[in-house]
Amino acid sequence: MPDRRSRLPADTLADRTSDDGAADALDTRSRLVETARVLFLQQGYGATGVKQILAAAGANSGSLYHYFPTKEDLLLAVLDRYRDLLRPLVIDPVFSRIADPVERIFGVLDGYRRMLEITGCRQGCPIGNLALELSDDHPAVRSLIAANFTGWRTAILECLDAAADRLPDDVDRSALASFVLSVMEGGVMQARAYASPAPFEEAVSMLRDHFDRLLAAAAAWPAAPPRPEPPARLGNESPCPFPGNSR
Amino acid sequence: MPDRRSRLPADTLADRTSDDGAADALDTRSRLVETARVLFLQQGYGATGVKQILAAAGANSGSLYHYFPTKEDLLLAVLDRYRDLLRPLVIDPVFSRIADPVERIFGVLDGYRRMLEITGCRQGCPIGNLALELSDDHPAVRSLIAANFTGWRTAILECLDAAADRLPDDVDRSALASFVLSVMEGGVMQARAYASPAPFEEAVSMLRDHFDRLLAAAAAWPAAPPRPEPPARLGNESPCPFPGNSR
DNA sequence: GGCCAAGTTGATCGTTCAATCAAGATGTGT
DNA sequence: ACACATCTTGATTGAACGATCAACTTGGCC
Repeated sequence: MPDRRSRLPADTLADRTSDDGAADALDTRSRLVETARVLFLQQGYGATGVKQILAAAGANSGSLYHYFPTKEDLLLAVLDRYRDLLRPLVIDPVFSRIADPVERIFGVLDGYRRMLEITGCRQGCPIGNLALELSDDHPAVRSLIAANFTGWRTAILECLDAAADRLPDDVDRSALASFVLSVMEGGVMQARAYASPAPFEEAVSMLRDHFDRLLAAAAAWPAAPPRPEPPARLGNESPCPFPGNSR
Repeated sequence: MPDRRSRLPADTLADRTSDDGAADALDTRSRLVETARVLFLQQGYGATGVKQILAAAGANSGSLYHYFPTKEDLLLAVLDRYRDLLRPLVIDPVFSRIADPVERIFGVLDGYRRMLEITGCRQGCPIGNLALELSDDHPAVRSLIAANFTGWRTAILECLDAAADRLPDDVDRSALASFVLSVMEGGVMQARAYASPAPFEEAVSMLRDHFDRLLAAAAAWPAAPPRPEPPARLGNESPCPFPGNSR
């Protein structure tokens, strides 16, 4: 079992010639992974047939089974790709636009709000979907899903640590990161169920209220640390992460 | 007493001789709904075949299609049943054990924590699972999923309204209910991904902190309303809702 | 006792699924 | 120019799927 996946002749995005959409003009393996990623996102893992992936990727079944022993290995490659894409596609654009660590968190959340807006609440968090669909199936899958969540947690925790001096001393920042992630995932879930972004926005608004109280408590209490004026809430809007065809 | 179903060439599952299972000795329709409910919960809707439902329920395919025109109508019946079960099975036991409205909310959350504990984090919120699996498929399904969430929201909102005088005046209680539900669903999702209840417990702990701050703010501010001493956090533990076979 | 509607049965339809295979195309090193 | 490993092709496999149907059994009512 050779550990392929060291391929990648050119960088993954901004391809040359860019003749059409995006996922063409890649080597077959990348095309399969990218196509499977989008289809898994839109329809789920179980509901997506290998046949459909092959048709959409313009490949044949033998090619798929040349690169991946089984459909599940293709899923593992997709999850690898999500982990690789998190920073450059989701986190970095927000961080480069917003400097304040707390606002960075809400900038990321706003990215998900925009995704709900754009997709009409028909597309959720790719990791969350897969987590609920197959987190208790095979261990390798569950482990990679957890690794993806850890990527999110780490990014949020970075912000919290950077804002540590503006937060109460006794706040558990790691637990707070779990909290933020829970609100995000639970909000997206409700938005999809109601086909409306309102529940997500309400949940994020309550999270904002919580952070306001945390910051105020830290500022009001013992020796008030230097409290910079809170910057403008959101300079402009966040990009939509994980596009995957507007359907 | 004709021993109907005297057939049984090979046993499909532990059979009558002990009708303890509670899902036996029901009319066929109820047995089908209950069996489908459990299987959908354990495996998801798409991954559960009609054949498997029939085998587990001890029914035949014709019976199913006598009661339900299609598999999706069976799902609708399952969702109806979840809505009917929410109060008597999940809410009422907590409410009868806990009087304080805020503690009632955390009592319900503790019920989900216990479910994670008992199932080894292998079983999530049934509504949440279905929401992410098929909220953008057929409208009738999505609508019933939303109705189920509304049942949860309403129960939580009742508690918040009952505690309205202990909360800040300007708090949006409806949004706060969405917030609580988001934390619950997102926490369960992470717990399943990590195969550990820790993320759920962390998120709930942060939610508790938020409520502490809300209550303190209301108590400290203008004309302090009578603030009863907060009762003991949890008298005893909440039951596990939606059991569905410990697997 | 006789009747009919309600309920149940199991065989079977056409389709789709993941996976396999032998054989052909491609390209790289020498 | 040659050889050989890598990669791609598309038909094919057997099993499982959702769904349908006509035939059969049961129970309540006159």
